[in-house]
Amino acid sequence: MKILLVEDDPKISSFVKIGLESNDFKVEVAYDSAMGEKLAFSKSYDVIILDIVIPGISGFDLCKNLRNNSILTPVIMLTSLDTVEDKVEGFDSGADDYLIKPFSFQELLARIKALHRRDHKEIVKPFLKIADLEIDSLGRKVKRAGKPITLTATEYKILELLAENKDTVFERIVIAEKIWGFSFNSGTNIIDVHINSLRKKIDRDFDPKLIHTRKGFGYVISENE
Amino acid sequence: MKILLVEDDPKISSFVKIGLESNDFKVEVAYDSAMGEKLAFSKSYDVIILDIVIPGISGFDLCKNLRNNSILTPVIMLTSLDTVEDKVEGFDSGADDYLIKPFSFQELLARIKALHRRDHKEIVKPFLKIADLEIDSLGRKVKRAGKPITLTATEYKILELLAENKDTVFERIVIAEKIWGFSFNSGTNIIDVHINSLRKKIDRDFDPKLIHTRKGFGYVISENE
DNA sequence: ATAAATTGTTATAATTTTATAATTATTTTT
DNA sequence: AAAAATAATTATAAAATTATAACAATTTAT
Repeated sequence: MKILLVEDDPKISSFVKIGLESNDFKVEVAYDSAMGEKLAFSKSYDVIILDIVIPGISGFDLCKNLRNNSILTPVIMLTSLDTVEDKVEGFDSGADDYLIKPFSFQELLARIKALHRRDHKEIVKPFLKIADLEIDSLGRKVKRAGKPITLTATEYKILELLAENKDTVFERIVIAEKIWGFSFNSGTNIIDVHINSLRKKIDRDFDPKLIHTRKGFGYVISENE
Repeated sequence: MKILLVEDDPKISSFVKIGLESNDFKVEVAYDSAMGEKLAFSKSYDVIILDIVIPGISGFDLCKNLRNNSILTPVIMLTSLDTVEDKVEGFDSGADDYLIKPFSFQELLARIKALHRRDHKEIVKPFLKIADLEIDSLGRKVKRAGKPITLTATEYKILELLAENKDTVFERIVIAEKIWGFSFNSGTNIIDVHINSLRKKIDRDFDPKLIHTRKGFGYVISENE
């Protein structure tokens, strides 16, 4: 298990590093936020341990940056900031756990393991549900309001793509790439046509409408608006 | 979000229940381990909050039973047992978090949310926020003061460009390059016109004004001045 | 081999968005 | 204070985007 420790106090960092290594973890230490960010972006870790008060931007901001860039590695904040406000800010910035100095090494170890355990639990998501639309992605079956709906292969693929990423707008070119694998703007309106037939099947006779056009951008699936 | 709270002390359970419910959670309370187990096995919850010392088998054992029966719902232990050994035992029995009484409700709430977030592998959505203006760049949606605002594609693109670089002045020619891809000064006032319609939508009915003209230079988005 | 279903193309009408140009307002310079 | 420069606003014509239908081509099933 690989750990990134971002901590400027050498006493603490060596204490943690030695302790973790004797438990068969690999540990890399960054002494400021710049280095921590660089490592977190360039390598992959199982858990990141993050001090908040470090040279450079704060651990809060570093964590936010990671999350905004889709780096979802579990983060434990390890800090002497002990107010409830600090804790809440830590979680709000995307941390998964928050441990106050001084801390027991055994507790840190237990929390790292717990986080890692949950992170590696395969989440089986065989069913997608959006409002009363149900997609069984194993059986490739679709229901709306309990009624089975028959989709063609292309219709299904488009629906699944949009449904797996509900509330995310997909440009036509992106849909084309994902479904047909072409990455050029070919001037066809085939996506519009398939969306049209999808709508006839899953939206026309039901409410709320789920497929929405974002003029100038593309299409989204969303239960809102 | 549905919570199961296993707690025999009525003061604590009602305090937590009321608090969570006022945050739009659904809460069910079990007063002993038998009832807690029955509920956990028969229904599906997003998070389980578990006292350790309860009538019947201990919270440790209850948690182990759940895990052994493939019930992987995130569990927070909430207890007055505060030794490191207890904490380690809690994590070893399969808990995801461990909070000691007395606790701050805000911290409990933050920890529940963090657990749930990780359980659903949900990213903190990349939201741009400037004062009370929110930009959902995946959903291509914009709100100001909580109210949804409909923008055209061009308006949106300009807004996103400025918002991603708030406090940075953009010359018209730069905006034109980024949005339309032309790099010559074409004597058009099209940017002024789009800025004008943007302002009508996101600034006219709100304060503070966010789009500012830097005469002779261009436009900025900033919450100040 | 034939029929049926699916997929892709083209055409078109309705709608929305955009660019231009003209006018008014504001700021800066002389 | 007047003139010049810059920016804001509005109206309108042009362009684009989109929904839908009709049809041809292709694939799949019978």
